[in-house]
Amino acid sequence: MGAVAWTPWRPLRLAEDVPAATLAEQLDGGQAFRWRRESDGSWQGVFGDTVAGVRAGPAGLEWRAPAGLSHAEAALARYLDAGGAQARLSAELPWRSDPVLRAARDAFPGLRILRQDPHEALIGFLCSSNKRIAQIRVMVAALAERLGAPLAGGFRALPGWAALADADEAVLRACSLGYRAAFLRGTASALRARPDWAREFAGLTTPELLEALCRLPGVGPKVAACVALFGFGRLESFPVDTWVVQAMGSAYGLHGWKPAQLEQFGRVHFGPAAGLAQQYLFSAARAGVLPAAVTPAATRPRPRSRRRPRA
DNA sequence: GTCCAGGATTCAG
DNA sequence: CTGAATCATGGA
Repeated sequence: MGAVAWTPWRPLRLAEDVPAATLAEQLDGGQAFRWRRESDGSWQGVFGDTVAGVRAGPAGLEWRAPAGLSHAEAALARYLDAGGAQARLSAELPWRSDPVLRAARDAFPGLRILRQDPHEALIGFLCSSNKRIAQIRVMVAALAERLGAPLAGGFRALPGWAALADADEAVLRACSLGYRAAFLRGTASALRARPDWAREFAGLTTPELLEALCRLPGVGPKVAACVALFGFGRLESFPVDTWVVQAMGSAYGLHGWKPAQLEQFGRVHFGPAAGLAQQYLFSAARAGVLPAAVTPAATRPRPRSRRRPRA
């Protein structure tokens, strides 16, 4: 894909400034898996059926697209929350009273939850279990390259459920999916007959959505929380992965807490934008800039109250 | 060689 | 219900 005719770089107006380090974390920090940094420091990637380039210029964020893609600017504006809805939610997080969240938020100012397509988020996080971000990118790129429909500039979209369900075993194996290939096929088989699945799921409450997602093969609590957060814009969803377990243990002193307990703690402590808080903590933990707990190991999970079955 | 990765599933107790 | 074993693959 060497000869792509790009539009000139143009300013991308967002509600708040996004430093280059935050842009990199946002595009390559484990939310989406289809962005690549070019040798000149700019980013190019695919989301939905949109191909675009983004960079942090001296005068702010800039974008470009393959010539002729007229919808790219609007798609980018939505993808990056140009309207600023998350800026207000971020301001309302309890960072004033929570030094850990404050440090994480200061480390990546302007970090936002990407507003991804549900299909893209589900494929990405079906590949994510027990894998590192760099390797998830390889898997998703291979799926697009081998099974996706061509887009502008030699890029490819992600394959639909039918293409995934019908894919040769050898093709999937060549994508380095490992045992996740069965997850992908199973979910593809379940959803290929429901072309409107994303809109149906979007009509559910968040608890219902998480439950519906967990019924899909290869989707457990953590993957469901990620798909709800990144694919369905449920900002209150609080995914708990190994990094968050580590961060909540070391920075909040919540040693020994199980993921489900940490998830509830996160939702209660951080509120309606808990998922955004989670992303700050996740990024800060990976960057190694989270402060340690003031009282290490002081807190133990209280025993879960036994829930009585109701008639 | 060992350990771990933005976990889920299956099975034993 | 909870906890442990198992699952492919690649990089450190």
